[in-house]
Amino acid sequence: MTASGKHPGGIAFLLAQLGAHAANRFAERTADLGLAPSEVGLLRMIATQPGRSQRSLAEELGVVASRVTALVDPLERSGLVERRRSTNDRRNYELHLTDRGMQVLGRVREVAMAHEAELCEGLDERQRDELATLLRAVAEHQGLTPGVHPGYRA
Amino acid sequence: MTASGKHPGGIAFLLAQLGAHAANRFAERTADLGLAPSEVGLLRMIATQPGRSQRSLAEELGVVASRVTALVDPLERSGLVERRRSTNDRRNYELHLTDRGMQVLGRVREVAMAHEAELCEGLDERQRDELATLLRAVAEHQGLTPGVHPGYRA
DNA sequence: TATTGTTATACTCTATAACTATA
DNA sequence: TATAGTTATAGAGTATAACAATA
Repeated sequence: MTASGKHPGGIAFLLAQLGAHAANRFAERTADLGLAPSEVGLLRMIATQPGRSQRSLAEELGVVASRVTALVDPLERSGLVERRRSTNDRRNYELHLTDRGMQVLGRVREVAMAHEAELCEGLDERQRDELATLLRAVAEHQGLTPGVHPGYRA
Repeated sequence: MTASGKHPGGIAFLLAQLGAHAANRFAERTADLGLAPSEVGLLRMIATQPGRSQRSLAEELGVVASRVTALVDPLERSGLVERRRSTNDRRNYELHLTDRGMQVLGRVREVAMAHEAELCEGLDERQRDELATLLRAVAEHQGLTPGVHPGYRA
């Protein structure tokens, strides 16, 4: 995407600007691990709820089933995720992280902490608490689900 | 894009989440005016500095020249922007908003104000000042140029 | 020879639709 | 007949490269 609009100087613009910056920097960091941001998200979702089906991921992501196929394929090829046919209902898969997948996710967590630290560098402890509190208040008022990044969809 | 990673609960995640939300809501609003966010950005840049060349836009946006061609084409077709051959150097165009382009930009400004108001609904006056101050501090420390949205590039 | 802009082409991301296997 | 997942195909968005006009 190119320059978005939004009123410069206002809170809406600052949020969009900083949000894009944060997303870009995080993507750069995970690229060093060979992962796109969407792949990191998928690894996290599978780790949180091992055995979940592709269909359930599609629903949570608000994405079509074929998209999940395309998302899981490279993760399986690179040996981070395993597809196991469900024995109860052999139509669907149970998705699991491999040992290597869990290792990589550990490194993602380190990267995320470094990312957080970098982004907050300019603020002291008190200001960070203040900022987090205000951001959480806005997110809640806007009806955003904690921990769920909406992505950028029209 | 689908779910990005980032540590849930942290400031980096909240910024990415709220930034995506702000960008999505703004895009919805400008879509009612028939404009994509990138087109709004272009209109703003041309209004700020009438007569500027496509090349200069490409540089400021960090985008190749052919992309600007594709961006300006529909705005010219819909009669919001005018390409005038420069008389000094007939290789380049001077871009201007038409009267209708300026009208539409006026409506964009109304939309931006409504957007700002909606996003800040959950905060009182003091909290808004506080939040804006903190966000500006982070933006400055991160080396972001005021008023320039980086977009989402790898 | 260098620069502004356009056109042709290709690559990525994503959705829709048709399909297979299972229920 | 309905559901989980895959494959084939098409459309958007963006970049690269070759090109035309002008300097």
